[in-house]
Amino acid sequence: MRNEDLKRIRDLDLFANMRPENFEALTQAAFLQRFPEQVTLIREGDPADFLHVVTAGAVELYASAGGRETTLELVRPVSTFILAAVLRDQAYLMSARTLERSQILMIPATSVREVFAADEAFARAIVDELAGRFRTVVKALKNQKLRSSVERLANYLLRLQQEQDDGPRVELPVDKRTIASLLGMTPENLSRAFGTLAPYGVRVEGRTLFLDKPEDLRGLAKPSPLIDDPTS
Amino acid sequence: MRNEDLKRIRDLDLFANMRPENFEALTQAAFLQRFPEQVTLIREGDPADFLHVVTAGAVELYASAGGRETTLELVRPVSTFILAAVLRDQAYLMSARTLERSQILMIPATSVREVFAADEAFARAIVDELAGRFRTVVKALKNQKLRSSVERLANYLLRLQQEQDDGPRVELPVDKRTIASLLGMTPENLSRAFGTLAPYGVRVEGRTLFLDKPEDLRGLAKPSPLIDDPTS
DNA sequence: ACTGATGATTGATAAAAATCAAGAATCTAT
DNA sequence: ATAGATTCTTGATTTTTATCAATCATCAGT
Repeated sequence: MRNEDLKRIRDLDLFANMRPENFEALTQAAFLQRFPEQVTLIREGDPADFLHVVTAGAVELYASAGGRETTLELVRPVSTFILAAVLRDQAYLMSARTLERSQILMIPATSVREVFAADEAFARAIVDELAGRFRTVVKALKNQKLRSSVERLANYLLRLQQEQDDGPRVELPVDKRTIASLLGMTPENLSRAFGTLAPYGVRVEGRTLFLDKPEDLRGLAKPSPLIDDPTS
Repeated sequence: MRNEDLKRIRDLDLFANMRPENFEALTQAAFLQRFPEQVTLIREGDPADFLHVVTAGAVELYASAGGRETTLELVRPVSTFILAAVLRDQAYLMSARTLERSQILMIPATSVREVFAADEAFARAIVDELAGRFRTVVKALKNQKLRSSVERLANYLLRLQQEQDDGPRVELPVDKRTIASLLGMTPENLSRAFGTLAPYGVRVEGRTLFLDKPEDLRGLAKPSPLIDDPTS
């Protein structure tokens, strides 16, 4: 692995404070792999063999039941996914596929559990990470149960804007089909939702959006820190 | 606190393996209180001051936004709630109210964090607990995004049956209004959903239900362990 | 530049779910 | 036992969302 990649992984909160020899042990056992786009990395129901770290590209976490499918999360570098399944040595609850060419570090679940048992700083970082992820999913559930699809879209756009230096120009991170699935609606519905947001200053040009009247949009979206603020 | 209560709390996975003096420290700092029904215990947005343990009664976790309200979880003795907020020293994401007369043990958040830092067995139990809760919420999100309201009801009934020794007779744990909110629908819709389940052998007599054709019901519900099995 | 292929939009329709408005049933307190 | 309150149910209607079908746009590969 390139030294620079290693450093960026080491800088993740999850690994930042663990003992050097344990970080060494984890990365020694791990392997780094490149995947083209649209490759399935894990399948829900499979035993959790590896903790995954996205170091480049983008990964979609999704789930299926009864012939339907929904996107649960988009994972961007540098971050980990499916930590909970690895720790409990249980089956994955979500599937994962690459959205673009991606580089993934795969750390054997056994190594993670071993180091977890041996390194207290790592164990504590894991608690913080898990608690944070738990809260993220609770927010997603509230978002889904308490809001209409137009409201979800409006709040999502405002969040994108915030992540992208608050200018009027906002870029969708993935194609609209995936955005629709993430927001819990069909692609047709997403198109129409953009339409109903037009009077609120939302202009769509392919993957690029312009939020011309952020205040109006905020009035409709009624964002709540207890749903929309990723740091709260 | 009665000795018997203490023992049942000590038997929770979360506390079972910690050192006796630390368990002592937690319970010494804590206080046990009785509440009548429909009392608000915590309000979303408030700072997380206490880890709560339900030792008798029942508690509803719910959340509000934009004038709407939804039930996220029902908590029965003996178990804890809002652990994640306590560990991260952040605001509660959910409110909590008693559904009946209840007895709650309130452990100061500072004590929890102190003992967490001092007791490795406790820290490890917390990881297991958090990972489990994370998975529970992911399942709830999948349930909500992938299923219609009738399917959610059907699966909920099958789960209740399993929890209640698998006989045809099933008892609703709370009133229908709350069940509807938990399943993400209106009370009117729940009534009608029971109606559409009648051909599948679901008979309703107040809070008591009879599942006369569990196989037919299962055919409609298509339960999945990755959504419906609380142990998976 | 052309051509499939994929993704996105639009329109028409259907299904699912929410809302509004009465009633009916159940429970509670006197 | 009865009045009042609450919860539950039912019917009519509206809103929201999904589905189906067709067209349009975009883009990679020749």
